[in-house]
Amino acid sequence: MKFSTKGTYGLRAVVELAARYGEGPVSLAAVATEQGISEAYLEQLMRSLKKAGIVKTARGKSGGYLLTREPVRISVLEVLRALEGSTDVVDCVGSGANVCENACTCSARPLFLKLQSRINAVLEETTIGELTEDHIEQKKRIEHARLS
Amino acid sequence: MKFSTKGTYGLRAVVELAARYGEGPVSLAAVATEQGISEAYLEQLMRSLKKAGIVKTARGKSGGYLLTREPVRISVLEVLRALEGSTDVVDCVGSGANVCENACTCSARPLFLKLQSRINAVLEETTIGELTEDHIEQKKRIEHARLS
DNA sequence: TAAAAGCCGAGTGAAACGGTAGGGTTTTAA
DNA sequence: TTAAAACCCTACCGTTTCACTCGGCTTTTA
Repeated sequence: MKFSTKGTYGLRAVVELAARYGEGPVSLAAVATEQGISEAYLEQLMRSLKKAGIVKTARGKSGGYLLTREPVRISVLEVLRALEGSTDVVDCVGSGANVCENACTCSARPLFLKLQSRINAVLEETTIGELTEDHIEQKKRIEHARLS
Repeated sequence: MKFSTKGTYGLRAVVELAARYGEGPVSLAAVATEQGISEAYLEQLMRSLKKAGIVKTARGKSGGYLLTREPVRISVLEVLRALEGSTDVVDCVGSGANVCENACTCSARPLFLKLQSRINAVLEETTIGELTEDHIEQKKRIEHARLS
């Protein structure tokens, strides 16, 4: 019941891009350094994000990664799904397939259904834009505290 | 971000015991058969549940497992924690230790904190008693439908 | 035209998952 | 009193996932 580092790293990387939204492509190296993630590993995550239509790329010299949309129009759910495959706590709560044959008599399923809907609500209503604003504020506060 | 089968199996096993609460010890074999779980594997789960003070045992012939408390006084959170170790979505939201050194500047942490509190709320407020009642009702409905 | 960037597939050591095997010890019913 | 039913415990094991790394390729632009 843990998110893998893919989710956390990827989320942080997307926020990093969001913080520079509108300023042109950001290189992998820049994001990796800023977030303290291995470049080679981050590249894999970026590939997933690209496939999911969350980031796009500019190739060649002075190229890099960009968000495909405004940060407020990207939900956290979307990012996590791209990286983790799914955010379902058990397979049988997903829509459509994978519902096991005993679903209707499984005593734990009602709990999981309720839990999943609560989780999805939070992940869906939170946007990258929000996360980014909060993060910038937080950084400012720390800077202020350091100087005084 | 999945629960392992330990969580699901264990929850179902505890509900099974809850359904027979007050009727004396239930053998491992009975629970395993009813829930379609391997006996050897279920035993391991039962050990964890015993260590956590959720079930107790009666040894020897005609022995078996029993809940230590009324089903309504056992929360789902307690059961899942016993089996999965922790229900935290990332280590850094736990109380006390394991908060990574970059916690205060991590852009994803506020999200995880919020998510975790919602998850804990559901798992804490749901009891084995509730799950058991719902399950018994559900079984009755199916039986009725089958007969008509 | 060379250097900087992204693109891509394969490999790898460690850990967790989902069990199985095979031996205990304790209790009780016949 | 003794055999069988039940729980107790440790060890192992094949598979999958995790968290990376490596090395070579293509594209672009200063």
